[in-house]
Order: sequence, then C-alpha cells, then structure tokens
Amino acid sequence: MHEIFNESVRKMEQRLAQATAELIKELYDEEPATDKIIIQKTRNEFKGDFTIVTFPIARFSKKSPEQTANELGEKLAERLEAIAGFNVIKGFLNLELSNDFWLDFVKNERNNADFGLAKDLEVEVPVVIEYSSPNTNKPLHLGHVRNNLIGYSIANILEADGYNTAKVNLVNDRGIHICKSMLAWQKWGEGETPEQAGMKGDHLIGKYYVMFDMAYKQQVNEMTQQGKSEEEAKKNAPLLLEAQELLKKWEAGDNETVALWRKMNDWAYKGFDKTYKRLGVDFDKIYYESDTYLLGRNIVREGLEKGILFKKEDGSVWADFSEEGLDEKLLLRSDGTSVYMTQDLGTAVLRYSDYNPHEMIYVVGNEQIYHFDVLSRLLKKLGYQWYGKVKHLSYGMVELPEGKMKSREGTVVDADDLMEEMITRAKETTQELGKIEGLTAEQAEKLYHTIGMGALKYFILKVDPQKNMTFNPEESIDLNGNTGPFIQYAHARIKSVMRKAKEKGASDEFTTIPSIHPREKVILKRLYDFRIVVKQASKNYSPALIANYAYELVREFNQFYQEVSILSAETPEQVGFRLSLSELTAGVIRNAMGLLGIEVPERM
RNA sequence: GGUCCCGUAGCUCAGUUGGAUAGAGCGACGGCCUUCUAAGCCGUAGGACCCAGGUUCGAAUCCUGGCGGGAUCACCA
Repeated sequence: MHEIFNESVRKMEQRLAQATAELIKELYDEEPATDKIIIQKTRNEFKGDFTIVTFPIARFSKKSPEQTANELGEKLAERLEAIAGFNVIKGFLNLELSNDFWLDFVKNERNNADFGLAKDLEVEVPVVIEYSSPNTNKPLHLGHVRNNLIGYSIANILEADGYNTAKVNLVNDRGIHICKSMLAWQKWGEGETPEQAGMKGDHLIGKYYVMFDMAYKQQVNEMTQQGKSEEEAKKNAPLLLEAQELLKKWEAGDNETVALWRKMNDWAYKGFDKTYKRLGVDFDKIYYESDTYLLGRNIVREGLEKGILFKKEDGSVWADFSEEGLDEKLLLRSDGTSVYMTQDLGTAVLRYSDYNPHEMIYVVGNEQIYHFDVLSRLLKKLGYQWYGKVKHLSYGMVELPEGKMKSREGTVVDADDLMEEMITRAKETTQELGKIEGLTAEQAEKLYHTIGMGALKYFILKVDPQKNMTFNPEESIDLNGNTGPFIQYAHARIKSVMRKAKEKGASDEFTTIPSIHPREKVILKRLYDFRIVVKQASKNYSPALIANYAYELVREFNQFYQEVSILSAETPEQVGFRLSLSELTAGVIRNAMGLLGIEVPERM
C-alpha cells in the first residue's frame, strides 16, 4: 500500500507535466520538448503548492504568459482532482492542491520509519567507496575527519538512493614514511611502547615521525652550511639514506625490519580503531598497501614485457603519457621499490576482481586530482576496460582561520583531541542549561557524546565537499544557530511533545481538518521534498544538500512550533493532524541526520 | 607557464536540470518564557552576487575573456 502511494506522490510533478503537455497539444496543437514544461515547488511567499512556469509555453500559445497561465490553470483544475484551485502571477501558474492530498500524505507516511530511504535496490552490484586511507606513521587529523565523515555519509546516501555499497579502507602501511618513524624509534626509542608512554599507539608513532623530521632537517641544515646545495643535502642526508635502506630491506623481507614494522603498525591500527569507533565510521573491508603493492609491481612488470611501459637506463620503469598531453609517470624506482601509483594500480585491479563493482569511488583530497587522472589513464593503457568506473570524489582542504595547518608549526588539529574538546564543550553547555535532570550518569555521557559529535559532524558536512573550508574552532563549538545541536534540539522537543501527548491520552488519528495552516503547509512541502533531496545528494555525492535540507526543515518547524499549539489545538482532529505532522517531521530529521552519521536524542 | 577548483552581507556558508523581491547563521542593535524544552522565536541594520562581454522572454546560475585566491604538474604520499 505504501509503495503505491509513494509512487503517486513521487509522480505528482510528472502527472502535472504530462497533463500540461496534453493540454498544449489540444489547445495549441504543439508538442513541446519536455524541457519546456517546468514544474517547481511554489515559493513560500506565494499561495500554492506547485508552479508551472509559462514563459516557455507562451511561444506555443502565441498569447501572453499570463493569459496562457490562466488558460492552463482552468483546464488543469477541471481535469485533475488533486487541484483545488490556482492563481496566476505574471507568468507563474501557482496550483493549489487539495487538502486531502496533503492529509493523505501525512497519514500514509507518519508511521513509515524509512520514509525517504530506498527499500529496493536499483543496482545489484555494489558501489565501492574508499575513504579514510590513513598513513600508519601518524595519527588522524582534522583533514582525515572531513574525509571520513564525507565517505561514511556518501555511503549512507547512496544506500538511501537504492545502491548497494561496500565501504573500504586502504591503509598505507608501507613506504618511506613508515620507515622514517621506524628508524627514529630504533635510534632513540629505547624500546618505548604505547603502554609505557601512556599514549595511543598512533600518537606514539607520530612522535617518532616528528623526531625523524626534526633531526633530518638539522642534518640538511648542517650540510648546506658546509657548502652543499640544498637539493643535494636533502637527497643525501644520512638519515634519509638510512630510511631508504630500511625500505629496501623491508621490501626484501628482512626479518628484523619486518618484525619492527609489524609491531609499530599494530600500534597504529589499535589507535585508529579507537578513533574510528568514536567518530562512528566503519568499513566492510580493509585493504593493506603492503598486500597490494606486489600485485601492482607484477602488473607493471607485465606491462613492461608487453611494451606498454618502458624502462630507463637507470632501471626505473615509466608510463609515457606525452601523447595525451601529460608527462611521463614513474611506476618503479631505479632501486626497484614501489611508489604510490604502483600500489594504487594493484589495489584497483584487486578491488575490481573482489567486487565487480558498479563504480569505484575514491574519497581523496583535491590535491590528488592529477594522481587519479593518471591512474585512470594508466588502467586504460594497460587494457582494463573498466577504467571509466574509477571515480575520484575530491574534497577541499580544511584550513584554520590563521591559514593552513602546518605540522612544522604544530597547528595540526588532532582528531582525537578535537572530538574530546567537542564532547567536553557539549557537556559544559548541557550542564549550564540544566538539561540533565532525570538522566542517569550513563545517559548523560551518551548525550554529551551525541551532541558534541553532532556539532562536529554537522559543522563539517554542511559545507559542499568540493569547496575548501575554514574550520573555526570558536564557531565549531557553538551550539546555536545553523548547527547540529540546533537540529537535534528540534527533534528532542518533538519527542517531548509526543510524550506529553501520550500522558494526556491525545491520539494522532484524524480523518480531516477544515484547513491547513500556512506554517503547516510550508513543512508539508518540505517533507514531500525529502526523497528528491536524497536523490540529488546521491547524484552529486553531497552530504551538504542533506544537511542544509535538515536545517531548513527544522527552521520551518520551529516557526510552526512557536506560533501554533500542537496539544492545545481547537479540536481532537486538529491535535491528531499536528501530532502526525510532528511525528513525520521528527522521522525525517532522524533519517536525514542518520544519513550524515549524526544521532538525534530523545531529550536534551 | 599548462591543467583543475573556488570567488555571493564584516565573518562562515546556502542558493544544482536558467525562473518571481538573492537567503541563513555568527557578530551588532531591539523585542518575546503565568502556554507543548528560550540549545528556541520575531524584528532592525548590513549586497556593484569579482569584472567585462555573450546566449534569451529571463542569468548569482550557462558560454567566452580578464582579475583575485587555492591545488597540481616529484625516484613524496
């Protein structure tokens, strides 16, 4: 039953468009292209529900847009039962739907917990989404947070749009950067473990990475002072040579090196797991670069044998893209070790055979646009027909009000610290406002977490992924205005009304009401839109569309809440309708926020 | 320099198949708690939508050319 109703609602615009097309044929004997019939939601400042823009149609009617609108309005009102009236302003034909249309909508959806979330798969094979992709040489920072939140949310949104998804993580657990941390630990660590240091493992490794970097820079400095060029110093600093030696030993499978590598990576994984858990993200599968780089290396060697790739005199292997207007791209170093592209090639091929996916999405920062362009071209060159399925979902950098985060200057915002701070802030505010009355200590802690993380996630996700964003710590911990807690609060208030209704024995049942309040109509139109917004968000890979939708909905509901009494409405029928409307609103808030990975509390 | 992204209120951002008078939040100022949670609501002030052309009934939105900012073009990842 729901499905049938859903279909008819979803198709309201289509029905209007079709009827309009038929009328144009009858009245003016023209068959316009579908893009000439424009149906949109009527703006709130005008009376009506849907609007037909008649400027383009005037060319067929050979009358003024206004006359055309009147003519179409009359005929449409005659033909479609759902249309109760219309008005015309300039070339805009505003159609007013019957109250019953909206009342039926509410009746049918108020108890549908999955409103707006697809139940049927449109595509069987999964969309594989890679996100997070940490390096194991340092802890996660604010940039990773944005990455994780976007990736997790996009997966939710695609699921809501009827796709099957697989969330995967690719851990960059090998390479020169890890060797730097390893080397520093070997030299100066004196066997220190996370337990001894009282640090999360990822943070401990980060500490040694910083140590390496400082010592390395000092060496470079000394060498340049001794008259060497900076380039030469950077290339030949003893510490770097040692790290490179370690990488070679690692790739050769040297026991001691591999054992150290394993130990330190385990520390990192344990640390990451905690961060992911707190952040509320998860993965269906984890790929390790240490597994896939060999595959990549084999593919490169094959390509070399087939003559698709070429080798330079020093033994390094390259792909030539000069005919496509790009450069040559290194795939294997002269010492035979792998680079980033090598393993990404192997991972892509492995992943494709693992999933036979509909698409492979990579959530990776926009500084790697070129890298993914090359990856796709490389796959094509090597004969993988599915190269077009590789999609790079690039997102902008996160900057601080003072500018970019610089690890050198210690301005990198650590993910764990950040979450801690947000939750603490939520706790302070909640206690100040005296909102924990009647909660157990455990419930209160849960609430602080929900609010703090809600604030953080919303703050980041409300910005279009493509754009660079400024992370202002002051603003991010604000819990008023266009924020996550603002939306959570609206949900909690609705739930509170529901509890009061239950106490009073008020029912959400109703058959009909004499009129729909303008504040109610605004909400109804917004709720009706949810499914379309989910589709748009999916198509555009944009959690921001969902976030902004939720905000608009809540703002409109708050206006209604302020101006119109729900439980003290004139008649039980009115109460029933308003309760139903509120219930449906709460459900949409919950589902929308759920798509962003944000929980909504029952009370706050 | 080549390629890509961005440019909307003092600040942070919406505005997406081109549509009506360009909207929010923060900040500033002024109101609203004997009534469902004031983490809320209402009002005032604040705009050459970077600039110049073009496309058309109509452009913040599309096209071209500038200007400004960012990214990238490594035997880094």
